[in-house]
Amino acid sequence: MPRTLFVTYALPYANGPLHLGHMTGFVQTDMWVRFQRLRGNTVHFVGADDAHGSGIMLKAEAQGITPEALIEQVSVDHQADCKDFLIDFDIYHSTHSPENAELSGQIYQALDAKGLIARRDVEQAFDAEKGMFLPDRFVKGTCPSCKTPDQYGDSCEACGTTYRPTDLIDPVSVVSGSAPVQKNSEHLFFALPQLADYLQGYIGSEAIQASVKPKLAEWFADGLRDWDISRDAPYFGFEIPGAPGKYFYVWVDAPVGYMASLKALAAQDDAVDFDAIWRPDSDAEVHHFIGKDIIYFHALFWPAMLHAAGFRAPTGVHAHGMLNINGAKMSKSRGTFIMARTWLDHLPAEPLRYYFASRLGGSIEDMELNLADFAQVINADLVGKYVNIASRSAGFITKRFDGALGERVDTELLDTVSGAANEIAEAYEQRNTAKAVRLTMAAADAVNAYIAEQQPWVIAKQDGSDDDLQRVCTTALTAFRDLTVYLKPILPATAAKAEAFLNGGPLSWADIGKPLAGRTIAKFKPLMSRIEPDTVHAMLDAGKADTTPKQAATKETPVDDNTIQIDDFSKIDLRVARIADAQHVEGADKLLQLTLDVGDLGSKNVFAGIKSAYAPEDLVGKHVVMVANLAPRKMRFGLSEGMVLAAGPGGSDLFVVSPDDGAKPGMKVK
RNA sequence: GGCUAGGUAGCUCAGUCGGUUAGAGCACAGCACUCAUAAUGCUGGGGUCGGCGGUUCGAGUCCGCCCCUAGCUACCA
Repeated sequence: MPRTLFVTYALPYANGPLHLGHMTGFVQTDMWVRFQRLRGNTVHFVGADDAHGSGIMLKAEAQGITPEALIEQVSVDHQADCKDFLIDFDIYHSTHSPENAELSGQIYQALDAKGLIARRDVEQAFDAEKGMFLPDRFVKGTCPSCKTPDQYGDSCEACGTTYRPTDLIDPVSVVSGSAPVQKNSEHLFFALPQLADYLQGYIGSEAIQASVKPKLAEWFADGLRDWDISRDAPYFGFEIPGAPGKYFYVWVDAPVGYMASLKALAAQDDAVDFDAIWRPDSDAEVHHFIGKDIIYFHALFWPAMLHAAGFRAPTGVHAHGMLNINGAKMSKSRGTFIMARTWLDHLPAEPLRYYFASRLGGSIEDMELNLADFAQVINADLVGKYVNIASRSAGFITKRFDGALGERVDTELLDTVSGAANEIAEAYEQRNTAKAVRLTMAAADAVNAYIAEQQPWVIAKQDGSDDDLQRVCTTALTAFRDLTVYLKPILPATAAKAEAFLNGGPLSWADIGKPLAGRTIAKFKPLMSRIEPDTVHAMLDAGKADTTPKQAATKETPVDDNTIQIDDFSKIDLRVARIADAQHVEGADKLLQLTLDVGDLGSKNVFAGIKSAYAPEDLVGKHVVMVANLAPRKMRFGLSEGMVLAAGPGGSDLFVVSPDDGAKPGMKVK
């Protein structure tokens, strides 16, 4: 009996382009969806942008456009990226939609009616100049504990201390640059603890992966807390019904966006029955694929909201791990932050889909994308093994039999290949595509070994052995057909080419093991190209160029000598500075305090260890070279905001570096 | 700091309920083949299963401690 499944992948935030990390999840979800469809199940697969929140509001403002204009453009880009990665959505929607406003309000009112909404004051950082409350991440300042400058308002990256935004030394709103104040405001809360019993059952159920249950149990044991679901205006989102000036926190309407997108789909497709899928006793399935970083929202808040509001909970929440590239986290500074579009500009989507498939085991472990390994595996598995089976068999059939396949086949080999179907299907069902790929390639190996053993090229030279030649090649191509079905969820475009070659229409799982007798195949054309290492390198280089030129070199840069790349050098912001003032420092043996005029960058206070070589009065008016972007350092006598370059071994042999005449304060040295 | 998940061959990963000599693919070496996109087949080298201790007739697997990596968390989740 065919199943009905509603499948989603986490909605990407509409403040920027998709990167390869997003694509792991999109591809994993898409492969599962395509597998289910191949099996004859009905699948509604929706995507949407997560389009609300402070991040988007402020990003739009920074660009001088409206949030609506920003999310519109981002949506276009996201959809193009997904389309080119062969993600087969039924609809790509947005959380900024009428359906979502309605459903979010409806769910909220249901919770409120059940007494699950609490109201109380929250004290929060407030930007008085801008007239808005600030999320912690929008306040920066110096850590009150270890004095590291330029830290976010929630915790210090250097020492790990947590604090309130206004605890920072010299806190600054990144929105206006003004100093934030603490201010009270009433917030609305979802009373999660009241659903503790329900959630305990839910996180123990089949819906949750075994490896995330301990984590959830731990969160659960720590005690559930009320969840703050409101934000004050100005906020780009939905105003909360009955609460003027209060808006839904973006994480409220984001998951509701799954439902809203389905509703939008139902409006344009009569076959989609929204209510049948979401009623509490529904026998349809709801599956959310997500990254492991957002498990909390999907495994606790979301099921609780749904249950309390009278809807069914998700059948499964499937989390995947994060993507590492060449042994490191995806990182802008390492040049391993690769946008989906950068990949597509250089390489096809399918090889990456296959690589992801071969590494995704359905667990929350992180995944390695090793680009050298990538090219080798694709060339070996797909071109050398899979495609090669058709390539080496088709010629004989075309030349000697005018494309006609024969009646006779070697059933032993075909039974081996088709016999793997159930195990492969189970692997797909469990989202263990790595296993599905392993089993498929083992079958491909068997086919290649069969061809080597049968030696059709020898048979072809023997008179009167046409039947045998046709038998061997028909057997190989029948096996190729089965392999194509196995790979179809991963390689839809290649499968389509193979279907054209096999000349029998679209393949489904039910075709596995069927004879091809009497079929006339088309002339074989290469189904896939090999991946050249140069192309991969070009893609990586382009990825580095996408990030700012100030970023560091890659991990591959030799570290056993002190050669640096141009990128490393360009990180250092060297400037010409005029010494506006120089003073002895009370109590310091080696330091002079310099006040530097750095032109556009203003005035900088720098402590320099040059007292042994220079008298302050000789320095004033001199032009020197300074490192302008050196992290400020708290020293015993004050904050030093840079470093003046000097040569020499020390003592009286110390020579400050000066530019030639004509250089002006603030000029960049490069 | 607490917690969770990991650590198996050069690389990426399997390894079921504790059971014989720990596996695969890629990479590497040799041989064979020449149908195939320099593809394929066969053979081979390569491991202190992070470390130490314990339970057991027997530990990659179970227990304890430690080291390393990643993630979550540390009074707005």
